[in-house]
Amino acid sequence: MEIKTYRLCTAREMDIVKTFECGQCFRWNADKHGKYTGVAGGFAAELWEEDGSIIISGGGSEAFWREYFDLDRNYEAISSGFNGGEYLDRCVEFGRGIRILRQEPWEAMCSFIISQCNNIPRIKGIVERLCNLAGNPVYLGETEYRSFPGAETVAALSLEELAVLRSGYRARYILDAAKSVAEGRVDPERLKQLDYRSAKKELLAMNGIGEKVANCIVLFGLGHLEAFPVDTWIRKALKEHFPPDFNPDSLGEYAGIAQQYIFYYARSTGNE
DNA sequence: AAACAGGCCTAAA
DNA sequence: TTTAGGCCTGTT
Repeated sequence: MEIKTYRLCTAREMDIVKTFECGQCFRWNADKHGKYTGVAGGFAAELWEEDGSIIISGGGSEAFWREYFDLDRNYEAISSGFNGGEYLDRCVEFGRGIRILRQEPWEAMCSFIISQCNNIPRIKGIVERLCNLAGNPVYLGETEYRSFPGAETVAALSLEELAVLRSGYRARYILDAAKSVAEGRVDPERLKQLDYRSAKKELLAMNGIGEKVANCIVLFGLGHLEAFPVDTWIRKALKEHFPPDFNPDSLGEYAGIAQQYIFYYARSTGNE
């Protein structure tokens, strides 16, 4: 695979630590120097910050990565339009530089099914074992990584084979979802064409996908930025820092971005 | 040791 | 329509 190295954007446009550590993705990992490596769209890449710029080195086109990192959207302008009060302003300030990744629909579906009632280190472990089990090799120079396995590949596995993931009761949901996709009952790519409500409705009909997971899939996998997933952290933040009658929908078409700022801030400050 | 972790499903009111 | 209990596994 051809490796290209170039300046992707400014460090001000995207903070790679916040973007990769804010809990939206599970396949980007840093080495001890802060260089992140991950696989998306079948391409492996490394990203690091250097003199105020974000440098990327890997496969895939620049257009692909600009789309993946949502670089053609003005997060500053969007954030300044939020009307969520002083606490949200603090979250925005704290999370400045986060970008909502445009992850692949099937990967997002599978990953967020795994995420339910789970913690991030364990989610990452399960996803990594799934990729090692069923993904295809992807090379970056001499180093081998694994792509996220296609639904057809996962659907061909048995529950017994999936046991190595240690994903517990979620294995059945993973397999059900993979079969739904592989057999054409659900087409994750087609869901991208639907509006937020229609896409979510289809997802809610699937086994193992409820309100929260469906919202994560449409937000992180289908690019519907109005989705506002409410998990335990967000629920706690809403209760403690927003008016009792506050409705997240009032944040508008980019509510999902606000959600990620709140989630990141709540998780960063609530753990210590 | 008991409780909890980015929930969901089913059964029962 | 809302609520309780169960569910795999790992960590604290």
